[in-house]
Amino acid sequence: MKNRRITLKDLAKDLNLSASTISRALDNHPAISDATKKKVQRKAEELGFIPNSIASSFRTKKTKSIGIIVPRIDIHFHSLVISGIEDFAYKNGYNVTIFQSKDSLKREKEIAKILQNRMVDGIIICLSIETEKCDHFKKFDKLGVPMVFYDRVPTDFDANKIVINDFESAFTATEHLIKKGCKRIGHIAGSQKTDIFKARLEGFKAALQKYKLPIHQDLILQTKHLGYEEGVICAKKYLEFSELPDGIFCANDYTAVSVIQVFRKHGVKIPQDVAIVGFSNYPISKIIEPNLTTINDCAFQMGESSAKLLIRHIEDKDEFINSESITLRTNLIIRESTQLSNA
Amino acid sequence: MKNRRITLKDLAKDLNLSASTISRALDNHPAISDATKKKVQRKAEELGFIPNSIASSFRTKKTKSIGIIVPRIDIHFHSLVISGIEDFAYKNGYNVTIFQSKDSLKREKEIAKILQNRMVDGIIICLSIETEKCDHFKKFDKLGVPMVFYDRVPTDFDANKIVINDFESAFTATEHLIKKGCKRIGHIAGSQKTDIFKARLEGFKAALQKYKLPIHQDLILQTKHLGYEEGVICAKKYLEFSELPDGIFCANDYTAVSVIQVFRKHGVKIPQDVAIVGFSNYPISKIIEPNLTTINDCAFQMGESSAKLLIRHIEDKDEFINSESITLRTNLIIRESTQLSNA
DNA sequence: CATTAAAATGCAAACGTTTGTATGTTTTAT
DNA sequence: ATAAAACATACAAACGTTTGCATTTTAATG
Repeated sequence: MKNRRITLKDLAKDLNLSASTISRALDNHPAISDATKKKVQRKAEELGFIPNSIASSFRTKKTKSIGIIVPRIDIHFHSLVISGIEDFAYKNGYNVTIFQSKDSLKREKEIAKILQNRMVDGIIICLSIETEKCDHFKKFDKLGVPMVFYDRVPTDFDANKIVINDFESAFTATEHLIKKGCKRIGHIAGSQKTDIFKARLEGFKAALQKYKLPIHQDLILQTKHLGYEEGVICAKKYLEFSELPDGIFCANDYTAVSVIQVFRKHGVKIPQDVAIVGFSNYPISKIIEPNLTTINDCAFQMGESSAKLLIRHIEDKDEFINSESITLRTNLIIRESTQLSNA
Repeated sequence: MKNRRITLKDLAKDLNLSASTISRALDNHPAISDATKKKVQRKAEELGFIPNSIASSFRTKKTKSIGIIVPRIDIHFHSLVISGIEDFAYKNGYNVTIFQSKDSLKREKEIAKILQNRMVDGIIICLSIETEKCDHFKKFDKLGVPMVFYDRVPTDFDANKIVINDFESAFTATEHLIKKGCKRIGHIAGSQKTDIFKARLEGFKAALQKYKLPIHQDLILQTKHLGYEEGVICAKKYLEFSELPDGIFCANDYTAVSVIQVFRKHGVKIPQDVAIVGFSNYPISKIIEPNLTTINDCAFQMGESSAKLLIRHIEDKDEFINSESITLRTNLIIRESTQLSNA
């Protein structure tokens, strides 16, 4: 059954040409006459020749393949980023191989080891939550395998990075609340061990300062993972205050959604009593009632940009560039949780 | 900077052994003495030798890599399946390369062409919505490259498949409504061109028949893509009836959620006035209020099973097995949309 | 001690492509 | 008509592993 695959040599023998000529003809090499190219292409088509990409990679030392290491694929943010990467890569003749670190440093190190086997031309990485030092990635610099980090990026060495401006985004989100008339504003913060959540807290504070509003330390609630359940706990804490905040900037959409739900159940009107802003524009933000005002963090674009930057570094190695850092523009999506709909 | 990579030959020269001995030593071949194996392993460690997987694949014609073709990565169901595939594959020494068909038959065909280049040892596929005939995949049978289809599977040829029993799941969901006392039950159906949605409709009808309840054709609403917006339209249609249904089985969670929201806005109480069951157990089903009773379609397990089946077919080709079809068990998750919480 | 069996290692070819260089052929210019 | 230039094709080596078979070394047996 399993019929043998057609190789260059088969074509060569069939056409009474050398393998090198076939190879060049299919590659549209200028030294080959148009007549031969036509002939070769027709024959290749006829015999259903598909070049052996492994042999080609072996010879050229290029795999046209990029590796991705993400904490988990089934987190919507990452699946969007991956989608963006795949899309850009596909259009540029690359394919993508995916690994999940499962937020485990151990597994991340294992994967880094595996990827040293020449399987990929470059790597896109979002660090695991456990990762603090990136020594296990330094090898790739030595091997000349470019890397691009996104979202959770290394701080202990100079790397290509794609990030959003968390500080500015948080500032914008908070400013929006202020402009809506909020004066007593709270924040649900993510782990302060993570740079991006630290920056969001800073941006929040900076906005309050700019508009000369007090920073109520007790209205800044700390969470570990910004999970839905943690949001519920935060919301209940707010309800215990003698005076509710009139606006809350949540460091992600999950906590924002849980606050909305808990508050509503207690008869708190949103946005009239309390306005809420989230972060990330998860699908649920469009569905929850009231719809959630949030920061669109452009995950798909982040994937595209990562792939674009990586491929550029793979294809033209500019010896003078050591690393690049790109900050993407975010935007505030204003919905009902901060503004009564006029519908 | 870019230091040359260590090869088997380097190790061989260093240790005064032949490359073949090194290769076998690292492979734990029985013909090699333990002393030599130790020596070789220590040296490999010392020089940081990483085998060139491309060279190895080239020689052995095995890439230890599996390809995945999904409509889109950023759909939660698929990202879960992929996660399951990656997890199982990783544990078994395989890596996964992902392609998105974007639900375009044209792109699916392109990808199928690309994958003929020996890049992968096997392929896992969820067909694009546009795909009716699968000729573009038949080549892989000839090439001896195993395939496993999941969810949307081919009907025009005999293939390895992992599916859930949509008929039975729909039956269970509907039966649940009946047992809760519903008598006038509606259904929001997906495209009847797609087998799985046809089966869900059939299962729905079968349950009604079994319990001798009338099938109200006008309560069976047809959608194209089971989208959130379509669900809103269906909900409004229901509201125009002189008599509401007292239970609705929705062919997915999106439409179920939109029905819940529209009904609630019109003062319809859920589950007291109308009980709702969805399908797929999307994340939102746990968050929407009231929480949605739904069928857990075990997407992660579906990924694991697909990978398991595929790898088995890759590694021991049983000439007698032509194709396997596996049906996974689903389960009904009962939540507030069909049952008042006793909290 | 000689012979044989068993164990350990080496040899060499092969996988299918790419690419620098050599060779052969045609065209152009003198 | 002849040399030079331009064009088209062929040759051969290389990439780093793996693997069947040959060879050498060691151990076992009579």
